[in-house]
Amino acid sequence: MLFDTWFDEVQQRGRPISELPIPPNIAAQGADAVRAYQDEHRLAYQSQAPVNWCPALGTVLANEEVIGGVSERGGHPVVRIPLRQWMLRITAYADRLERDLEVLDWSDSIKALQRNWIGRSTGAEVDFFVGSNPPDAQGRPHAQAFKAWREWRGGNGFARTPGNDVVRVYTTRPDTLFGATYMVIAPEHPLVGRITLPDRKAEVEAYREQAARKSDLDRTDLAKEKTGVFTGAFAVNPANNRPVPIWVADYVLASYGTGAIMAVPAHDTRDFAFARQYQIPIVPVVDPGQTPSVNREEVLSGKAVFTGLGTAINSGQYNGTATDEMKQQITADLHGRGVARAAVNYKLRDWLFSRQHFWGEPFPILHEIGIDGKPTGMLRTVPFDQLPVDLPELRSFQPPGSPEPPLELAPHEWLYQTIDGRTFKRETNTMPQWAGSCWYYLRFLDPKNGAALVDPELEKAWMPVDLYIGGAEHAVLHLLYARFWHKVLFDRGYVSMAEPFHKLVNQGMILGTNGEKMSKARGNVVNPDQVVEEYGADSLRLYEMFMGPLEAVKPWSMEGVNGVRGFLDRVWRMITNERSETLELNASLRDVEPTEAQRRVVHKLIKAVTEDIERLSFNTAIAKMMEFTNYFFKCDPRPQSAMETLVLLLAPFAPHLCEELWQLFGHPKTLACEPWPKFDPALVLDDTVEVPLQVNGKLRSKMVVPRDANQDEMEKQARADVKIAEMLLGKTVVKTIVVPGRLVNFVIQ
RNA sequence: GGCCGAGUGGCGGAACUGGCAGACGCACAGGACUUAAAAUCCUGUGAGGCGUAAGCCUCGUGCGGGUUCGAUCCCCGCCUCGGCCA
Repeated sequence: MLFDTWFDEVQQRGRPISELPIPPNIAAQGADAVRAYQDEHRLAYQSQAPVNWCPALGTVLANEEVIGGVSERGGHPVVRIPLRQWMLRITAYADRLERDLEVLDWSDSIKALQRNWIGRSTGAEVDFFVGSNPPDAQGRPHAQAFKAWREWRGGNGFARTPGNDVVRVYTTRPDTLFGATYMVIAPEHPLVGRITLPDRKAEVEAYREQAARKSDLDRTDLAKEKTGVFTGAFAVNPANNRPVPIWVADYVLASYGTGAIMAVPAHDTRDFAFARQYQIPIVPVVDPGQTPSVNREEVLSGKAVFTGLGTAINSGQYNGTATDEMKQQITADLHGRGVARAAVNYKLRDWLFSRQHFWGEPFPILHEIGIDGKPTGMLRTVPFDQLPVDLPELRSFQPPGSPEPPLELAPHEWLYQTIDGRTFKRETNTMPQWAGSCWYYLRFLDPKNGAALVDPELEKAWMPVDLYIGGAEHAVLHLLYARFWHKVLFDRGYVSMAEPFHKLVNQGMILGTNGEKMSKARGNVVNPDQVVEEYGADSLRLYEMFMGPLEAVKPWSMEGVNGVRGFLDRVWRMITNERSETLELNASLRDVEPTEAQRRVVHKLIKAVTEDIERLSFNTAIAKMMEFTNYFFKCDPRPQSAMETLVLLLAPFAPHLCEELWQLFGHPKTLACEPWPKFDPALVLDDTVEVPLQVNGKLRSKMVVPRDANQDEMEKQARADVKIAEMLLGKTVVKTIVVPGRLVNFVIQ
């Protein structure tokens, strides 16, 4: 379905690939060109992307399995090599993924995390001219060519794709263009080979190789020293037409923005560090003025970096313009000359969706094989009636010894098939773990449906997921991926709403008894099976809910488990006869009407537990049931109806125990079918309330008043209080604050 | 470095909208039951001080300030810890 969809930028939604408009010049080139054009626009597309290849282990490793350039297991060297990969065009949905966060009932912090991850920024794309021919001996673009280019751009405007005569950069700070004293392109940038001067080739090549061995993380780590090499070539800064040197440095990632930056050392910390190290000129172009905690003198003399907003200097006709205004102006001006345009960029990358592992869902994609036995580049999907594709039986699960996926070693019958007289080979990459978690919540609605993903009627009835509770480790990746798939399914009409998870709550991590994260290495792992063995499943469940707020990170405590077990035992003893050999009701239990006071306790409990569950405050709900138990433990006789109500309220927390008690009460059927108890609002409010009496905001006494006593009555009674009267004697009451039903406060001199 | 969250007794935590800080549980102490222990039941338990006693006073929610009759809660500045990102 992702393969069959393209993203319509104008309508901002995914549409069937068959509806993709084909430009006439493509159509004229024939069917193959049309197919290729379609393939370029699919939400699932192929691309060369680097993988962590470990020759010693003979397998491809995930990023987290590589530490400091060597494999986590065994410490063997790992190199990054490009491999054909499947990508999912999640970036097309970046805007909607960000915008739709607004309508979700998620915590602001999780929304912020996702916004951060999507990383929308606004700025400009700017083209720096390098020329399509190799530079001259000094590394400068040829003056004639530059002139011609300027005129061409002036007439034709900003090019949709950069072309090979420019380095296109993305910047959030076009206002600092006059301070761009050098450029940096990523080591993987396709331009590197062509522009590097002959006498620098060896050095640059060596650097590229070295960079290939580092992970993205190693490369961006601020603490590390910056490295880079000069290509010998220059580009033309379009703001002032001055040549600026082009460096290759691995602090610029090929995958971010355009893979190249304009470096403004005076106003970017990384550029500043780099420029200092390689003695590149630092030209301040933003005057910080009186910005607090900034040393203006040092900034203006190029000795300190300033990344904030200010006023333009050293920027020709723009001098004196405020940063925000200058961004607009210079972008507009350069756009008029066809060398820049306003642009939106996302930190979010397209999703590398293929893995070179055996265990994963196979792609339902077939590659056409030509008569020469090689792939023709034509793709098709596996016919619908053959879905889903199962993994084949493999004779060996040894690492394949090459970066190619293990499924390359699958039996011939699985790997190849003929459709309509053409031979096809299956895609041998497999999907990552994320794939299943992107749609399980839909399949769960209709798991046995052989004809469709989910029955539309069922989908409409059940979706969205009302409450999704998960760990914070899924705050970005899983939840972003699943939202993306859901939006595609929505665009294509398979689901009825644009967002899958209405309310989201992150439960906090449970730490070990020492307050540290549980891990085998730390030896502080608590095994739930053992807790169940020793204390029972109800105790485990109840303790987890009693520990503290759902969202909080909290340490495990065995004493705590023992504590809630004690509570369950107490409930058991309150209702059953513990001295009896056989299971029977406690002799104190009677089929009597509860007293007025008891009825109030019962109805207050119903209200409290109901409301606490509603706001996921399980720990306080349990605390209130404990208070209830403490109260009724002392009652004799105990009305059976009150005990039955408790059992119903406790059942979601301790289902096993409660079912057993329910049966003991003589009910033949499960309590799960019983209606949830309802409370009488008249019984949850007491007729009288105890309120504090304050003098100058300090608690001095207390009194009991009717719940609905008015201000005058409250004040009168408060003044009659012995202690208060004594304190007010001979003093001037400046002010009296009476909050009906809450407190009285006298302010005296 | 940026963003987010947290900091309350010996411990986990409660206080829902600015109105009695410490609910409930653990731990601890005293008592009852027991030959004894465990289990169970009852009572007490923030710190300091005064009082023979019932009781009373002062301090107290990371630190410093502010707003307010009144601040765990709101505002400003800081410290510490945790998470995510760089």
